Amino acid sequence: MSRRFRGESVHKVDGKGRVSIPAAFRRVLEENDPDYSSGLNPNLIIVYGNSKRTFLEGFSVASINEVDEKIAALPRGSKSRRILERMFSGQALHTSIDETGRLVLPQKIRDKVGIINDAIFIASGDTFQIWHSDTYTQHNLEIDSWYDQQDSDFDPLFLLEGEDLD
Amino acid sequence: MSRRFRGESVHKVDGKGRVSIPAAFRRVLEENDPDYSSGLNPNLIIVYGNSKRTFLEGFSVASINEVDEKIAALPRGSKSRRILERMFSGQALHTSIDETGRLVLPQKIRDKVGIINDAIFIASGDTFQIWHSDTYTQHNLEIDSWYDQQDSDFDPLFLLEGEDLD
DNA sequence: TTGATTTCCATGAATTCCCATGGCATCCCT
DNA sequence: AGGGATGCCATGGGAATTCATGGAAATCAA
Repeated sequence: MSRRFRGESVHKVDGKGRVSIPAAFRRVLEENDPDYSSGLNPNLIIVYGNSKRTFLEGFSVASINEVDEKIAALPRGSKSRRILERMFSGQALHTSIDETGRLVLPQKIRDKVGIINDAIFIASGDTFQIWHSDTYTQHNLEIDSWYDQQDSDFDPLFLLEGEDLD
Repeated sequence: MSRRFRGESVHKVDGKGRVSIPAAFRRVLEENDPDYSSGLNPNLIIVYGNSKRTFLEGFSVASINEVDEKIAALPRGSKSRRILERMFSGQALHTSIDETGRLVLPQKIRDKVGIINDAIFIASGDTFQIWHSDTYTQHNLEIDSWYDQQDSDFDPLFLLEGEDLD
């Protein structure tokens, strides 16, 4: 697996839906776009999914190809295949980053996840998520309160070793 | 050869966030970066974690890969996995050492752990920690007071044998 | 033609690059 | 053993470049 996304940061979204992508993420998108070459703009795929999703998920070309292949391996006409195809084909947007490092989120998509004046980008392995910052904070309350119950020197790496929580 | 960091030392942090990393640590990072070759700059990952963390944790590429793999093996959507992904993907930074042996700590990260004019690097197995020196001193006082509660002949190697402490 | 989208230009702030210096430790030559 | 010469190390400073963001002009679509 080539390089993963890392980090999180908040960026302004203007009236036209333009938003800068974290510079570090751009490097990853470039490395994982087979059509990319210096001077060009890397492609990426934004999956917005069904109405329940409260965030957008960004895929590099390489990553989405991997997903597409796995879907194609499922039995034609199976329910899981239909669901997945709908999500990754229909409810997704193939786009690219412009020369100033920005991405345009169409109104419809912004409305769907409640993005207004700013968006937070969070790395998550070989994809990244885009949230309205308030929604993201909200969503993390559970994890935050869980941390509050741990010793102050608790190291999450401990979770790698043992049994699951809850 | 050596996979583990050893020793501790203090280094100045300048206004741009530049800080030399102990030369001995550089050797370890080089040896554990599959992309490294003489003349290049080794990569490393700085994990800063949630708001409670008072120090940064530095990982070699090899070490972080190990962590990433273990995380990927956890059930998708499990609480452990979500906590770990947030920490090691979102609250982390992929960076590299420059040709003069320095690392750049962005303002946001310095603020988070209170690093101003200097930072102390402490080896810790196959990772190392970076603290604001005062915070570290403070933290050590607490550990010392824990030692004070043990018998004077308490041998830490005892910890290798048995159950965890509380 | 009118609102929406895409291009193009602009700018302050942050980050990276390039060059410089003094201090040690090591190597090596005579 | 003396005494450079060499080289890595920690640190600084300024120039050059990239980032994030804003706005106007040009183009599109219905």
